Amino acid sequence: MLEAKFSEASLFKKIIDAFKDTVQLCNFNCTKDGISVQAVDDSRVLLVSLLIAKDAFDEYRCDRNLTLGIDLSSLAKVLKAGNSTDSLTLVVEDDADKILILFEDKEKDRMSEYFLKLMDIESDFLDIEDMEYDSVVTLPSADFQKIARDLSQLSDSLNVLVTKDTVKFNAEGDIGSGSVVVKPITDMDKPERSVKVHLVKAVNLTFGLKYILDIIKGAGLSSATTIKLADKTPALFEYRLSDGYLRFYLAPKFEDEE
Amino acid sequence: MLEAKFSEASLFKKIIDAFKDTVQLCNFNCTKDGISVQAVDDSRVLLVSLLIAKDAFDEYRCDRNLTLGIDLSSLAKVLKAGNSTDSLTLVVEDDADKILILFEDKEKDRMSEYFLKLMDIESDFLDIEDMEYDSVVTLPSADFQKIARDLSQLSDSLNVLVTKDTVKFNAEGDIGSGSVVVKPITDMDKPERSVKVHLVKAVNLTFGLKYILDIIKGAGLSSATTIKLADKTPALFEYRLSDGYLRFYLAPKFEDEE
DNA sequence: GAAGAGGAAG
DNA sequence: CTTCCTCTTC
Repeated sequence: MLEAKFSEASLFKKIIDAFKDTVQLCNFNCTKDGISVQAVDDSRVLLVSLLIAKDAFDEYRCDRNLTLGIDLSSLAKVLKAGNSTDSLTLVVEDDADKILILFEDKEKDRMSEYFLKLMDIESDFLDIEDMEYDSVVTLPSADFQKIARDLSQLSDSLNVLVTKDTVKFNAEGDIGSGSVVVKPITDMDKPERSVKVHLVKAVNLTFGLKYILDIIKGAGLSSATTIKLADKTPALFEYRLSDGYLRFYLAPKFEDEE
Repeated sequence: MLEAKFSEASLFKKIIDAFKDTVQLCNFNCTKDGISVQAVDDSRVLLVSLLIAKDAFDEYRCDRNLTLGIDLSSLAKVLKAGNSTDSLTLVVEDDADKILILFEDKEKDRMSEYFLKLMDIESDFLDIEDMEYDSVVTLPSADFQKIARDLSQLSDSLNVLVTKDTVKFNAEGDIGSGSVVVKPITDMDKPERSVKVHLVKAVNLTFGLKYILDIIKGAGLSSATTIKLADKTPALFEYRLSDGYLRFYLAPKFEDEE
């Protein structure tokens, strides 16, 4: 059986909210090491990869590997029911066709139980290989979120140009164009405000802002967003969790469709 | 060329937000003395007159007169992108068909550039003559804003009655009626809370609250609103800037349409 | 702490 | 498109 307890329901809620608009059905793979998800959006352009390692849980037990097919919109509805400070426990009995989601408040004087039906969901095996990227940018999640939202007012494509010590986000549209230049800074007092640019080779890529707007929904998960880029390769957008991550892989637009 | 720098982007943002719901397209007239706008709303009932004198800018240079046709909703989108403490510089090269809006943050480690297309906008010459008014009321902008909002719940007309030492705002509607009486006070400690009534002749005028609700969007520009009234004459609502003003001229309703 | 603006959801 | 909720600002 699986028994996985979050000390705060809000963490799991934020994680699910961060990608429930990207995929609606997906398999949660539970092993002794933790819970992971790999899924692609309908257009097969955006890939989500989630890992919640077992140390992220208050208590974690998984006797044997389980694949839990879950409808994320149903799950999100259930998670809305929990108070953010409640603890949340996921329980799946062996061979069960349902998952128990249990909220308990800290004083233990209130508790709520929800059962969700599990589904058989087909999913191709997604081969995500670790690779070397040409440049890696880390910036405050709130900043990246604002940049993407601002530029989405002008265009449906976002161009990202990383050169030595500079990241330039650019959008060209009918009413005009806009670009935001971000330079590395190290803020000792507020490390979460720091911007880092690690560059092996300059890159110049364009992405659909439609997908970027989905990706930035994860901004609440981590103070920093890391973007790893390489030419003609899906970019990796990562939110680090205390023990795990939420990653989005987004294929760039090709030049002739920009 | 034009080069006009605001030390704080928030000032220009507030100015544009204050009248972008009144007119959508308008010409910005740039001369060596500053930037001005005159425009009327679609119904030709409400007239806006803006002056930003050159001293309002941190730096100002305008070699020759320019008329910049701008879509205010596009401009507002761009201005949303700037952080309020960023500096904002407007740049238009001679014979350019676009305006550059440049935001720089105080630490100079972030900068964003937006280009907006300029448009050819027809506009009649608006002859606004200085005139003598029967009464002039000055009151805190936040107060006038609240009075108008509150009374707009009851009616779509606002009656303003100015008599010796009293201003009465009144609204009559189906669900009931309301009136707010304001008397002059001089608050030495907080001069911005003072109310002044200068009266040559009593006036009793009625305005469409629809327009008043647009006018009070300028409340953030100045702590005080000045209202100048005369019988059967467009009223003048003025927000003074440190070097300039935003004025609205609103024709009163005639008795048979009240 | 309250109110307005902006984003998200139905 | 409208309403609800959240976040930020005063």
